[in-house]
Amino acid sequence: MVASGSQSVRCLESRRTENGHSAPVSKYKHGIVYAIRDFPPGCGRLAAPINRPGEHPVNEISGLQKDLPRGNIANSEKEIFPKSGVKSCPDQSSLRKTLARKYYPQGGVTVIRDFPPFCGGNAPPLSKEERMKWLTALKNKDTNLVGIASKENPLEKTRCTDVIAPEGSAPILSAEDIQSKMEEQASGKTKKQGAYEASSRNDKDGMHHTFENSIKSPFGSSLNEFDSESKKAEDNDFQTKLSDSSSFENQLRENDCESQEVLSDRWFLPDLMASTQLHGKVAFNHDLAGGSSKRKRKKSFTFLQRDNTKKTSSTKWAHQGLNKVVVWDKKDLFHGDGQYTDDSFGHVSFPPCQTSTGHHNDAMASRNKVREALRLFQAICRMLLQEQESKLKGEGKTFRRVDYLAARIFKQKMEYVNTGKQIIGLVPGVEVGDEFQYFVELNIVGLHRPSQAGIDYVKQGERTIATSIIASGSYEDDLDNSDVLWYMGQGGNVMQKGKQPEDQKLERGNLALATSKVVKNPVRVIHGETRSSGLSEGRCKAYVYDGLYLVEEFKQEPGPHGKLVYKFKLVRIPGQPEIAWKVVRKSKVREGLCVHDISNGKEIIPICAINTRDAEKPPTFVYVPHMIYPDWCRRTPSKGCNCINGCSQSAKCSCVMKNGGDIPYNHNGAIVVPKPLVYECGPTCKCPASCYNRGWGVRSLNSIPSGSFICEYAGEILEDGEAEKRAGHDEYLFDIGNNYSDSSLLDDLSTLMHDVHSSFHQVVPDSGFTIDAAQFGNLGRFINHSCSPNLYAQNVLYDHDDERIPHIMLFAAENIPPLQELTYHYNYMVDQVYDENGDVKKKSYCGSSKCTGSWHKANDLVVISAYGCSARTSFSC
DNA sequence: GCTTCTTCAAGTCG
DNA sequence: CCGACTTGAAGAAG
Repeated sequence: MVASGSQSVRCLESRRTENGHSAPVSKYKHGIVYAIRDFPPGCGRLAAPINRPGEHPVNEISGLQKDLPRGNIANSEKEIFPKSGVKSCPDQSSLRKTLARKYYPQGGVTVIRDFPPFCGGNAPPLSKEERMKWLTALKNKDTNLVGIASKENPLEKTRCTDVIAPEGSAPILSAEDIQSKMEEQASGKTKKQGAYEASSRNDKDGMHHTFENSIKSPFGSSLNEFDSESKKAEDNDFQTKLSDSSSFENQLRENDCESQEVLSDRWFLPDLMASTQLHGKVAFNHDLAGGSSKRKRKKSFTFLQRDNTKKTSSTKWAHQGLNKVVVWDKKDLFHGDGQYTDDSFGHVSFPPCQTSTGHHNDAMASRNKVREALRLFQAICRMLLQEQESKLKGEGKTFRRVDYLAARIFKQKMEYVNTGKQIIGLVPGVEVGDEFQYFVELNIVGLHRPSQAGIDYVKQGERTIATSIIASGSYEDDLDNSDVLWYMGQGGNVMQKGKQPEDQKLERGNLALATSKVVKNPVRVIHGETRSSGLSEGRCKAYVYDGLYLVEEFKQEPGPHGKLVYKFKLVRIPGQPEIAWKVVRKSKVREGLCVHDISNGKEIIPICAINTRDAEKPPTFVYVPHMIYPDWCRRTPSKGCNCINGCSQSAKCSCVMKNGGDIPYNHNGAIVVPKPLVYECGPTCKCPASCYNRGWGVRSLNSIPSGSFICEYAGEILEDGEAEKRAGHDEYLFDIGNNYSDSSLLDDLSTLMHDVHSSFHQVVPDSGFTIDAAQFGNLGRFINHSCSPNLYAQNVLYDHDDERIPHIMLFAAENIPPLQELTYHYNYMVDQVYDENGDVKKKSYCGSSKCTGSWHKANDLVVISAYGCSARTSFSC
């Protein structure tokens, strides 16, 4: 998914671009901002053209662009950046295609106020009636189950009830068959042994069997009666009889009622009502009213109470964006007598709301643990990738799996999250919509253990139930419906093309899923999504956690190769937040469009503004995609490198040496680790535009991978003295200097990686300069603060060498799902923030457990979707 | 406890 | 871009 690679390079060459930049994100005075970027195929961080000084100013581009049909964006770029002697970029066409295909009808960047419909805070909470209606509808499909559960004594049932096939239905599995299957799991006997006996009885006794029979007849007693041929035949017969859920489920349930020790471990169930906040990372503190900072902080804001929101305990949680974790054990799910009642059924989805701070803190701690683990893992991956890019590729060696390598390092020296026995249901710290770059990340956070297999399961008492599945479309899963998933079972050599396909068997994951249908335990669903990045290099796949589902039914039918496959119908438990890419996919029309392009054509692709809340438009400011330097500012001219054939990690490149011997970016354009200052190649360098040490923006409609460049924080450069004067009136000041970075991440990296750089902990002295984006700014001015940010500010030099006034570039600190608010740490402490009277602003918290008490403003929501903005533009000062 | 098998990975290469 | 091929790891099964 990370855009880059050779095609990107060619694309870059053809455009003669220097430093591309993506998605500026702007800041509204009264809002939180969202920015989403796209990765045009083949362009990655190279997505947008750059104008060299003296070449094509951005405004020219924009002006030209403005008059062109949206679909001709790529063409326009070609015209703008003719390059003799360079073959035309093969990705121009793909870029055009992608733009046409993936972008919204408006064809550009969008600013949205409030959550998209049915998303995040707008996810419709279900009333109790609605919930019960849904559950009842689900339950009514299992009439046998309901009868057993609510009307009859399960113990009695297991002893005296014969299984009678419904009239006209396929032969159903005998009680012995099911019991055998279950006991096989528990006893370790071979599957076939159990099956043989069960089949044998089934054949002899027809459709009527008693559970008592199976108990009285232990396994293996009659095995010798069968020769291998009959065993084989009967095994097939057994499989056939397990081919649908109507038989399997009823039988399994009936026979299992004698002991409800199904789930001896804890189930983690989400407070689904509380999960309406999309991703719920930043809690909104209702106590925080608006107000402006006097110095060192941007933007005042006004809290607008959500309409019609009654502050029940659960909705309060929802507003705080917290996925409360409720721990249930079996006694909560089953009544004392083991009966599986309507009540307990309801509890699965709606545990009582508890708003104790203990739970809150636990949840936040878990969340931070997961995020920290993933960030660290991803940073290790990027460092390993950088290592391989510099060493192995040059020698023609093949790449090793950085994910495995990183996981090994990670596992040896750190602990995985949520280790121990498999968790059923909600995994602490993992939220719906979370994205993962590598399969092993699912293992690291305890979401899904297998390294390749799509179904994860755990033994619970005498049987095995499914805990999670990966639906990545490798099999013919039906992913169209957002709430219903038909998932194909495993096995049958469907994936192994070299082998002869055969019928799938009801074993392993398939059996676990079938059992989960009866047990009705929540099953986590993770979507493996292949992104059409059009790249020859770089990953274009991501895994998205979609939440909890219930297995509703399953069937066996011919698969694509003609052999029988199992198909499981999973239904999403309602009340969970919708994952963003589904919202994006569903959105056809953007309601509330109020500004077509807040950049006024100064970005390659327009940034439109949407406000679904009220009539307010974005505040007036002059959009500038680049920095504005005052007249007195004479920046040190950049001393470019002389790497005609491209820069490498060698002492020959002056730019690389300034970075401590490393190119700070991977070939896919992701920044490897935060640095005090990044020195990029710039206009005065002799290296080609394909040099990896040039900063180019990446964009994604779907998600932003960790390490991606987001945008520059552009504005006017001020001396601190001038900034002081403006403070109080100005909420868009950014102090240049030592930016906030996650020191714990760097500490952990130092511990884990051998060749850590001492520069990790270098401190950039206070430069004495400030960027003011109040009057002149770009999209970066819209990004809000969080104490648990998903972006970080990185000092970058590329067009001059004056270390006092580096560019402030924002990078993704973690995988960011679509529509998730982008935030970074403003790095202003509480005692630096003043109210209008000049008093130190009251200490407040953003809801993050890491909150340092800096001023947080967040309530009124604005979303900016920047589907491609300007590249990093050089400037003429 | 060891080996083998299975598995909706992830990379290169043609 | 697709599919074949290779390398690969974890857990279940044997």
